[in-house]
Amino acid sequence: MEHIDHILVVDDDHDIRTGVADYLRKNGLRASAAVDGRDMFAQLDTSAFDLIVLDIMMPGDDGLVLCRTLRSGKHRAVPILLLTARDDETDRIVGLEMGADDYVVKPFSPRELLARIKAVIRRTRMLPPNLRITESADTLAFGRWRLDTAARHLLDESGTNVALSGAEFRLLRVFLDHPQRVLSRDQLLNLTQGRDAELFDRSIDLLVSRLRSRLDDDAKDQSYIKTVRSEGYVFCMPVTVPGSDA
Amino acid sequence: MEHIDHILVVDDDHDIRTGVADYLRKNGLRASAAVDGRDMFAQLDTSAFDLIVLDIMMPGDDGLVLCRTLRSGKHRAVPILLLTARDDETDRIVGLEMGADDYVVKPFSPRELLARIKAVIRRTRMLPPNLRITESADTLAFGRWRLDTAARHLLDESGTNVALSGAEFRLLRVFLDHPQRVLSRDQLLNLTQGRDAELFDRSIDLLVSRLRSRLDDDAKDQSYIKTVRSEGYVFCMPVTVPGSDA
DNA sequence: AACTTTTGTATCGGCATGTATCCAGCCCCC
DNA sequence: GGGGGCTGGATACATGCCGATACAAAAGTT
Repeated sequence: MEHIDHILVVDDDHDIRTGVADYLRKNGLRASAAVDGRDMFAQLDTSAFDLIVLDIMMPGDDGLVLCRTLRSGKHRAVPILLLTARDDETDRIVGLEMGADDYVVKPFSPRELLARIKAVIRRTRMLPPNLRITESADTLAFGRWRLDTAARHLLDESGTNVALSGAEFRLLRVFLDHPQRVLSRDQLLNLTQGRDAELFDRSIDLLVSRLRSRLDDDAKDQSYIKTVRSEGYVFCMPVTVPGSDA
Repeated sequence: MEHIDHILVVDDDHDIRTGVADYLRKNGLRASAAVDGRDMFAQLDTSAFDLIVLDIMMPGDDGLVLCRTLRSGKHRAVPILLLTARDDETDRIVGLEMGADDYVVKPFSPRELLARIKAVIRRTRMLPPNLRITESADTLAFGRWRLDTAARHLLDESGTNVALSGAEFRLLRVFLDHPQRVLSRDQLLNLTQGRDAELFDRSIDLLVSRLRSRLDDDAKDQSYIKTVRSEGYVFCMPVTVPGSDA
């Protein structure tokens, strides 16, 4: 039995919502529709989706807020494609910072939307499965540690609990979500605190140092977090999801 | 020493090619130009690019063919922005299917092109690693060493860890990506730091010397990195990818 | 309000990186 | 074969980035 990709279209506008869903169905995909964030989360609880098409301009929680909520919750692996109203650069940039994977500018042609949906899905499938972050990853394993993202603490191999402060936890999760990648201080600040760096801002350095000491990661060794001079930091240890096959 | 994005403009039309490249340079980017696919691949071998602007309508291999070739070869990770001739939807869709990241319709305004270039670069940087396409293998073996590109360190045959500084790691990876080839100091600077050499710039010499000492590669012996007088350096040891058969 | 915990700022020292300098080896030409 | 000039190796040193510690400010707890 072949897997057919299942798309969730989230838009308050009835015509767009059903029009897009119909078009996707006519082109061999499964499609569902949701009118708002509440509806979306309800459906996410009962079905698995391969991609979410999310309109930015919506009453109530707009697409950007939903995007961030998705990315910080248990569905943070779902690819997200944003529909941006105008060709507004700030919206697109903010959207990408919130973790969207691509965007399409309204008005769009259905064919282009479909092509971009397929492109994003194709990219997600291109990597070996053990690198993929799966849907319900509530714990992430790396080295001799496991991070329990629900309880917000670290466990070592014997199950001993190491408490993390809020900032430490957020930083660690950012690293685990972007392993093997140099992250600049700007990006780290943005992703952990949602603010921009000021001149001579070295709070991230300190936070990294504190996280390192929690992980018993000596500066000499740096087997978890490596410093890349004048660029930022890399989390350089493979991250696995205990549930999925490795 | 900040990284400046380097764009390669591929177009057979001289005016567009140089015009676009000039405009990009005036706006703070580095830009190079190539007339066709052959030229493009030649430059990809010797310089690092952050994005390729690719015209679809070209004699010989057109942009779509080149796009697919790029995506299946060793430069599969480079972001690609297509220039489509008319407002031809088919071309655009096919382009996205071939793995392009975005497109601009001719005639275009330089400002829009620049904005899209920046957006695509920003997006690919922002993309979580499970959606990113990786450049090269995880570990590369040569002589009695293995380079772990994820952890950014060297391992000898007994598994002992040798730490590398950021610059040393980048240089070694460049050598391993271009073995058995003389690389000029210019190319090495380009590929490791993304910058051009200044007069009397000898930082590469020093870096090579430091890397040699890490590899226990005596200047007398030079079994790994050979000096080619007045031309550059060659990495002269076979490199294998442990995963694939040698 | 006093205390604890977390988070940011200031400061100092160490190290990575690049520049300057000196010197050795190679090449060329006579 | 022996200068002279050029190229590259080695050392020394300057600079700026980062780690660590100490301390101050802010936030949460009792």
